[in-house]
Amino acid sequence: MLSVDFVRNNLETVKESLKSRNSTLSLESFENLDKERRSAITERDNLKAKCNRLSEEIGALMKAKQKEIATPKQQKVATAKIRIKELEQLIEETEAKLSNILLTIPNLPHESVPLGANEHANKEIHSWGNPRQFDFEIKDHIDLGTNLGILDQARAAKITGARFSILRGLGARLERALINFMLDIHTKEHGYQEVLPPFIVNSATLQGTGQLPKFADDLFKLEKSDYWLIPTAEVPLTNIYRDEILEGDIFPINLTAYTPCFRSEAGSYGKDVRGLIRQHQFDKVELVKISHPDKSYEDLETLTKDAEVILQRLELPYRLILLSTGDMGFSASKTYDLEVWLPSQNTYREISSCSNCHDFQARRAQIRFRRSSGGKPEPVHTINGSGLAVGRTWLAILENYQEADGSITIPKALRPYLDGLEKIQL
RNA sequence: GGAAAGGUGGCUGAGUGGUUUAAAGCAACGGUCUUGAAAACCGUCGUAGGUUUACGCCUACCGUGAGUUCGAAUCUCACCCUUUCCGCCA
Repeated sequence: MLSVDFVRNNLETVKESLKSRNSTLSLESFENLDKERRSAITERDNLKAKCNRLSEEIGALMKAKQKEIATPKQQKVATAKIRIKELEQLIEETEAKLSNILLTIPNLPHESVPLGANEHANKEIHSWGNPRQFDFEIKDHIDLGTNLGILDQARAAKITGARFSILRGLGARLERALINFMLDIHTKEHGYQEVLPPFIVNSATLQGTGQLPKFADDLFKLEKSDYWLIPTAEVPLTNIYRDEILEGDIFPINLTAYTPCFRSEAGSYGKDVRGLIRQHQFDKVELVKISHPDKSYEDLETLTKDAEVILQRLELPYRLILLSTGDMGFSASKTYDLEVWLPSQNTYREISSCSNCHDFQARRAQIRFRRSSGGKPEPVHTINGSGLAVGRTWLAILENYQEADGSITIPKALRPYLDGLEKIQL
């Protein structure tokens, strides 16, 4: 969320930003609402001050047993209170409208972000590894997994529905190995604290990270409660410090968590319907940094490298993309995507998205710190990234490491997590 | 799910309708003193909004939301959370 002050004083900048992000939101009403709200507050506060003084006088008169002098003053208060009630209603209405506008304005892009309408304006920063040349007819991960008996989509559709899957035997084991592998590297080598957060959160939490109020359709909500399934561990991790003022020299705070993620994928019908690319439930190891504002763009670089290390250790070819203004998520000021090579699609596909949200989430979630002791609290910066999407890593391994006989070679780095297993085969 | 107790500033903790402008202590910060430090003493010491060129002034906030009253931390109602006990349960 941008601050009211900022929008008021930088209306043109914000309008430009909205345009660059393909937002149709209009700020026409903002100025008037803002003025209306402030004049109503001033009038109300003055009336309240008057009432407070009168009440004090009435109290003194009552004590002195001079009730007859107090009565007209009581009436004055009563009159003022009618107007106060009107004003409060007006304030409530204008504030609701204003906050609705503020909550739906996307974050301002950082100056290093390329301007562009869509993904075609994205910029490749570098690539790593070379896609393997196959001398046989390759299969995609669905055929590979199904044939090996480690992936069962038909039965998952039966027990739940479309976009769910069952991993069995070494398939399930591989998923678990990947989770442990990623968490071990991030905790032991990159200095993140491992966290196991709730997989269900309330709506204040989702508003803090920006999923609500705008993107309720992308989420699963539990009936008869204010509870929602998390779409990513970014949500509980970033909100750990919601409504807190952090003290001391503690930045950056590095957190990592494995969680399942639940997304309704509304509006993506017909996209990636086959396979594990787009599921309603998937596993992810998430990285979050709570950063000092002066260091957050450096921290984004570090976090992105931390995610890249996983792909490098697994020897999966990938490229690093800097997203353009038109392709970035709502809360981000700058985003790198990591895209892994998928032989069956003959292209790179997103496997991690690393964003600096600047003070956007911190302001919504009221996560603050003091630059100096006694100083005024100001918002921290928050950074998050996948390290990595486990399901997509799983399928990338199947496709990149497949052999002519349909077996899968296990990447060397992962073998210690599978009791030294070298191959998944029939 | 049932019963009971509780929720007050960074922390501890007083406060049952009217100088409470939320006491006091701790912690923190500034100063005096000191060669330096500690102690002692003095001062500062919450958040948000509004207003002002500025010093400042005003308003709100004692778990959340409504209500009673001229006036609410204090009284009423609903809800949330914490702790303990009971029930159920992995």
